[in-house]
Amino acid sequence: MNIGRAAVETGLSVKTIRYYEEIGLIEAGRADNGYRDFGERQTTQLRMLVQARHLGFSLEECRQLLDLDADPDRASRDVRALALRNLDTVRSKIRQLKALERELEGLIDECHGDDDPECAILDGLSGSVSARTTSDA
Amino acid sequence: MNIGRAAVETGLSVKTIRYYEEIGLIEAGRADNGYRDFGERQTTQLRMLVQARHLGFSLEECRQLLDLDADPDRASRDVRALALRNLDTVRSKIRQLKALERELEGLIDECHGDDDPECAILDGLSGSVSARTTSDA
DNA sequence: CCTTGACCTTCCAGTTGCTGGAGGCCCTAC
DNA sequence: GTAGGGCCTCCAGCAACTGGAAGGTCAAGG
Repeated sequence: MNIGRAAVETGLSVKTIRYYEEIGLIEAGRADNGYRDFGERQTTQLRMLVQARHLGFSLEECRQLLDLDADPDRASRDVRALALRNLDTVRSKIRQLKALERELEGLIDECHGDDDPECAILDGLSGSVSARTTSDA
Repeated sequence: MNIGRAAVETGLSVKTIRYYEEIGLIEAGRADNGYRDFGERQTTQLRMLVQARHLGFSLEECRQLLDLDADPDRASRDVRALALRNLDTVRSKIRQLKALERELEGLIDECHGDDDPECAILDGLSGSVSARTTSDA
């Protein structure tokens, strides 16, 4: 099947698939006319990529996942370790974002949000007030 | 003060400060020798940038914040709105990441993580959904 | 048979927010 | 005067694509 069909089947864009091939994540055959040709195996790999990306794996991690998938002698331990590392990353991102959320909420709470130019958010950002309260608390 | 000093004062890198100037976020004067010159106002702006970036504002949003800060006729309402939009973004990122976290946890739970090549994570990624081959329906 | 339009190809540029390096000027100190 | 820093500009690159230009290919319709 050609790239357009593969795109529809997998939900990826044509551009993305070409990009994945370019960086060596997948390999596509070529038809006589130069068109890329995707078989069963390639579409499965593309679908795995979609899922793994959706789960937050980087392309580098995806590469490792595909390698493991292709290796009949793999240990599921290795796959699990990869997923755990990713989970760790996700969790630490969540923690960071929650900290941001709290800081933002704090500033927003203090701002009157009216016609007046006086603004606790700007004050906080310029370090006049909140730089202290956030750092030494 | 020259750029190196400004970097130390604000905690930004020299490169970053030059970049901020390049994209027009801040304006620096120039000394006779061509060196950038940063005054009180610039350092305050740089500090605001540090804080705002830390709080997850994009550079484009930072630009708006600086504009508002520079405008004596601003309404704090506008600053608040900007911050609220950012808070929304942060919250939706958190929601997304939590969904990822749950999905990942689910897959990881099902994977034995041993010497065996059979792996629920890979199965899950390839979409075969054979997670229930050994467990519940 | 030719044209039209969809599809495919490659290559280049841009996105965000920087970061690193090359090559070169400037300044201070010994 | 020369060694070392710091400063300057410009170019390249990171992730992970996305868009567009210029052109080849293919199937259908007139």
